[in-house]
Order: sequence, then structure tokens, then C-alpha cells
Amino acid sequence: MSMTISDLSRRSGCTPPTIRYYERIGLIARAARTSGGRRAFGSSDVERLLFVRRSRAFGMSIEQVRTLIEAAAAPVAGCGSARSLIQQRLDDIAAQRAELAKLEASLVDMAKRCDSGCGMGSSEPCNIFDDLAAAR
Amino acid sequence: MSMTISDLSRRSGCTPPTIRYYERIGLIARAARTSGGRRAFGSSDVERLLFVRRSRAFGMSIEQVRTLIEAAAAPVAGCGSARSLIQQRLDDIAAQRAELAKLEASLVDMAKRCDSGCGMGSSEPCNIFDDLAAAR
DNA sequence: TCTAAAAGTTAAAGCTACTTTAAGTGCAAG
DNA sequence: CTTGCACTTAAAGTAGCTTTAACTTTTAGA
Repeated sequence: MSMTISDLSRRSGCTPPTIRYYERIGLIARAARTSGGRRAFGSSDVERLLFVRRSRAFGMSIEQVRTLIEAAAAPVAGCGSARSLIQQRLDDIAAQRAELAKLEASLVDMAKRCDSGCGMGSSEPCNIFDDLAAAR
Repeated sequence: MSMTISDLSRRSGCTPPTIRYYERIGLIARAARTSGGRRAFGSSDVERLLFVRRSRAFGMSIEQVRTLIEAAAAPVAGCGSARSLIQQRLDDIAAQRAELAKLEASLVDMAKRCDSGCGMGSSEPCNIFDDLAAAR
């Protein structure tokens, strides 16, 4: 009936140290111990950890995961706060994507100028250093 | 002729604690001190810090910035390593963008299902909790 | 000239989310 | 019985700063 920490690790995709860490910070409940002092988990722990893991994979912070877990306890009433966390993440992602696009454009430009100027054994000083120093 | 740390902060965009931190880890040279023990900077420090700051803004790690600084000392010979760091960043950015696109698609989907189902005062349990728990 | 406040100093702790290490215990197989 | 793997805890390490604590130095105003 009960799993060891490595069984849970396999089923959840979290490493044993991570599972212990989550227990320590109270993100998952303290596991029961065997007579020898080892943790004994049940199938509800698998579900809980998968929930945590997926939420983390979606970019939620530990604190946000805590909020989600609380909200999940009452899935009708909790809908609003879950929906707004999702929206927050979507907004963050949009911002990140815009930032990355700008970054990429600048870097591509720098790389191009390097390739056509100083690259491949030329004796010109590389433009990249000036590009990075320029205050913009 | 010489600047205080807050002068340098204004000119470089790095906060005073960050400047002290960079000095401590050897990313910038140890500044001269006045008789009272305060740091005295020159204009070359502004340039160095701008270089660091821009590189960081482009997503380079501190260690990569160190490498770039070394390479910048010999801008002809250093071209190759600078170019390859830029390329590395470009590759990372491409990967991040792809990851974000996938994330965004899943989150948009979850949000849509929530809005059309359980949202706005419905008495349905919110799909978001199941979506997050699903093992995929 | 005195003084209060602003700005500087250092060392150390705090932050996020884990991972790694150290030092030791439990358990199953051969 | 003993080898070796899985497990335990507590503590330190990671990145890149930021914050705090406890002091000292400058500077501007009365």
C-alpha cells in the first residue's frame, strides 16, 4: 500500500531531495514514518506532487502553488483565484516574449556586423565589444 | 576628477551595493580609497560598468561577462570567443521562446475552458485544478 | 562652529528553489 | 554476515544580488 520516497520520486518526477524539501517547507504534508524512520507515502501524495510539479512547470512560484493548493480544496469558490493566477502568468509570459524579441534583434545585429566585419581571421577589432559598451 | 560611488551609480545604472558586490567578486577592479576610506572612481570605471551592465542585460552570466572582459582586452584575438558567446545566447533565446510559446498555448487553453465553463459565478468546479493535476 | 542628516564603510544574512555534501542508519540480497 | 544501496538529518552551496546592522565620514544649515 505504501511507497518509499524513490517510488514516489519515479511516479511524480520530483527527486527525493526535492520531495524532502517540499515537506520541510510545508508544501506537502509531513509523511508518515516507518518504524525505521523512513517516509511512507500513499497515492494521494502522487497526485499532490504532480499538481505541484505541473504548476511549477507552468512557471508558478512556490507561493503561488500554495495559493493554488488552497484554492483547489474548494474548486468552485477557488476558481477566481486560480483564473487570476493563470492570467498573471499569461501577462508575464507576454512581457518576457517581448523582451526576448528585442534582445534577439540586438544580438542578431551584433552577430551580423561581426560576421561581415571582423570575423574569420580579419585584423579588425571586433565590433561586439563596442556594441556591448555603448550606452544606448 | 574622481567620482563617489553614487556618482558612478547614476552614470552606470548599477546601484551602489551592486557596484560594491562587483568589486568584491573581482568583476571590476578594486577602487582607490580616499583618506576617509571611501571609494574614488574614474571615468574608465563608468565604461567598464556599462559594459558589464549591458552584457548582463543581454542575459550573460557573471562568468560570461568575465570572459567577455578578458576578450575585450584584445579585441582582434577576442572576436572568436565573443562571437560564440553571442551565438550561445541566441540559441538559448530561441529555446526559451519555444518553451514560452508552448506554455502560453496551454495556459490560454486552460483559461478559455475556465471562462466558458466554471467562470463568473457558475457552480461548476474549476477545470484549472484538474488541468494542473493531469500528468501529461 | 556645532550638529543633524545624508551618504559612505564592512561583514553577514536573506532571497528563490533547489542541489549537494557529510555523516550516519536501515534493509535486502548473496 | 557483510556488502552495498536506499534512506535519514542538518548544513552548506548555487546565482546574483538586496537588505540589514552597526559604524564612520562628509556636507549643509543654523
